[in-house]
Amino acid sequence: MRRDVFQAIADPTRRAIIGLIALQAMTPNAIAEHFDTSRQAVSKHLQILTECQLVKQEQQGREIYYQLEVAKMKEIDKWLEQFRKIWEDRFSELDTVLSNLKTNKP
Amino acid sequence: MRRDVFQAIADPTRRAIIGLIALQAMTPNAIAEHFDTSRQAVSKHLQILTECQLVKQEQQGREIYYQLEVAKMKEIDKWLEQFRKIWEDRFSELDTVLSNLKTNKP
DNA sequence: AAGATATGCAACCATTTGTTTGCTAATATA
DNA sequence: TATATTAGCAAACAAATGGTTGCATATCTT
Repeated sequence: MRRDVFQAIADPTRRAIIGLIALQAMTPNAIAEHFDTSRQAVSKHLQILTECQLVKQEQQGREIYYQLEVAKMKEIDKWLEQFRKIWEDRFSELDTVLSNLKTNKP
Repeated sequence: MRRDVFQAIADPTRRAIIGLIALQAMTPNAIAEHFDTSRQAVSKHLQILTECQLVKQEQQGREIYYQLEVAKMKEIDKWLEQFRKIWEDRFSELDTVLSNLKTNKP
């Protein structure tokens, strides 16, 4: 079963969960209360996030606190890196050059 | 139908296509030759990429050249921004502080 | 004009996804 | 100890996804 970081952040609910627990660890119940989904649904999302190591658990009594493994988010950043080179600095100039060429053509 | 940038980059083939046409516009056929999928499959991916404006077309005779709309990739970068604040600089220190507190507790 | 090529579109199908429901295990509280 | 709470797990299911096949359209080449 395909399960990587990109697949993990594809779901909007999952992105919301990520944003939620980024700064503060939370239990599945607490997370579920922030959305209009069931605890089980959140639990499954957490399971997926765990599988691709975007989240780490910490048992505390009968409660399990989930916290974001922020470092893993770097993988996305790393992939984005190659395009950042394009859109930053030189690209905007190149783009205007190209569109100038285009508009001056007819 | 849910269709955003995050959903678009979830598929590995789609990410490969994005990487392929990032620097040079290509036709569906040319793209398909780089993978072991059919032209129609690639075409569907391009359709999805077009829907979320990650890709722009340019007809040239009977050929259609697809090029990456690099600017759109910034959306991902923008979302990542909030976490970058966490993982950069201060976080690593905060993390060690927290785990120190934890291990010294019992 | 006729055939080849490039592409899009629609229908169909197997697989995956997200969710709910029901159950069990473990921990806390009375 | 008995009951309530927290949470994982499995089964079931509708919806979405990725792919294939077949066909229509437009453009190029001869």
